[in-house]
Amino acid sequence: MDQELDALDVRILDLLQRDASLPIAEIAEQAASSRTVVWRRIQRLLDTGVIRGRVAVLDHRKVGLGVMVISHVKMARHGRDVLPNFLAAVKLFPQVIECHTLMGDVDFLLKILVGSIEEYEQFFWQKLSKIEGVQEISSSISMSQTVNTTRLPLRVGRVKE
Amino acid sequence: MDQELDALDVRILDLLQRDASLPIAEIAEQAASSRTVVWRRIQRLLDTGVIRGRVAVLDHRKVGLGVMVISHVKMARHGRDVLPNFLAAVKLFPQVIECHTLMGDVDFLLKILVGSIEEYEQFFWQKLSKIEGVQEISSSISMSQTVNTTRLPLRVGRVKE
DNA sequence: CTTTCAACCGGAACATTATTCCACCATGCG
DNA sequence: CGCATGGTGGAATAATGTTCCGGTTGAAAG
Repeated sequence: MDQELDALDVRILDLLQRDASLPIAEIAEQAASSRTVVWRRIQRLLDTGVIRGRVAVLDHRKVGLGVMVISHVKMARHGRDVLPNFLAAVKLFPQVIECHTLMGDVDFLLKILVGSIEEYEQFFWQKLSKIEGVQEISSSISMSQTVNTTRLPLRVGRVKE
Repeated sequence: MDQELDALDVRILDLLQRDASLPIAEIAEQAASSRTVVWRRIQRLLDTGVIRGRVAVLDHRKVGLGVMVISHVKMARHGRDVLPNFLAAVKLFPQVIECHTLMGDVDFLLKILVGSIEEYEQFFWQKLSKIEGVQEISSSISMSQTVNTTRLPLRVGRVKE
């Protein structure tokens, strides 16, 4: 399903990344195209997986999850399945919003969301640090998240895999 | 606008966080309520800012942004406006998807999305490292993002600020 | 240069969904 | 009790999404 994104695709994606509830008619207008064409493009972008979904983005403070923690995890000497094991364990914790496998001296970077420091402490001792193979965890509180967007910087002519 | 989220709110938010294109009728059914009530709840959640928006989430690989870099930035001894200055500069780079101000020995953590290593190198030398006051940047490539969700772990009874 | 074909386009018809309206019911209070 | 208040959900209406179809374009073949 190799396919380039043309200018119209990019225009549509740009708008949908900002507000997925925009009526197709309005997107069509702003992108200088017609309802039908825009509708078909969106379908194609959904089918090919370029658009992974349309979701509601919440304010984490307003739902009582005011504390964001960034944790760097270093594993003990890598036994064969210590790493996959860690990933599987982490996947089961809903507090973990993101988990990156990094190159370098840290193995994993986690983004964690909890209601309070106490709650994090609990999570840290009872869950995170108990995963097998974890050697060292260094946690930092994110004091402010100045930039936080789901909006990707698009350009025309890039390939969809 | 202090207000607790009740069980119905949480149920609705849970569904909308997964798929914001769900028809209200279906949400109502799954949440054991009526169209009208669910509609009003959603409106309220939008008005109070609990729901920040509905957006399309894209697959960054399929739009040609296959390389994700996590950068830790340390600033030189903090002059009065070096930090705000950095934040303002970073906001202007669309490649920077997230920027956290951390406590501890690193000042900022950035999540950056580019098309290739070369592109990052360019970005690094020509943009990031040129911001005033930057002392040290350590960049790691995110080899895989095992967990990546916009879905917050909700519980009943938390307060909206 | 003409013909053919396939793919795309966009207006209009139709289907689905969101939004508003309203009559009804429960509850608290004089 | 009788009356306000706020919430409920069915039904009417408005808005939006989806399909249909005839027309147009552009490329390849004759």
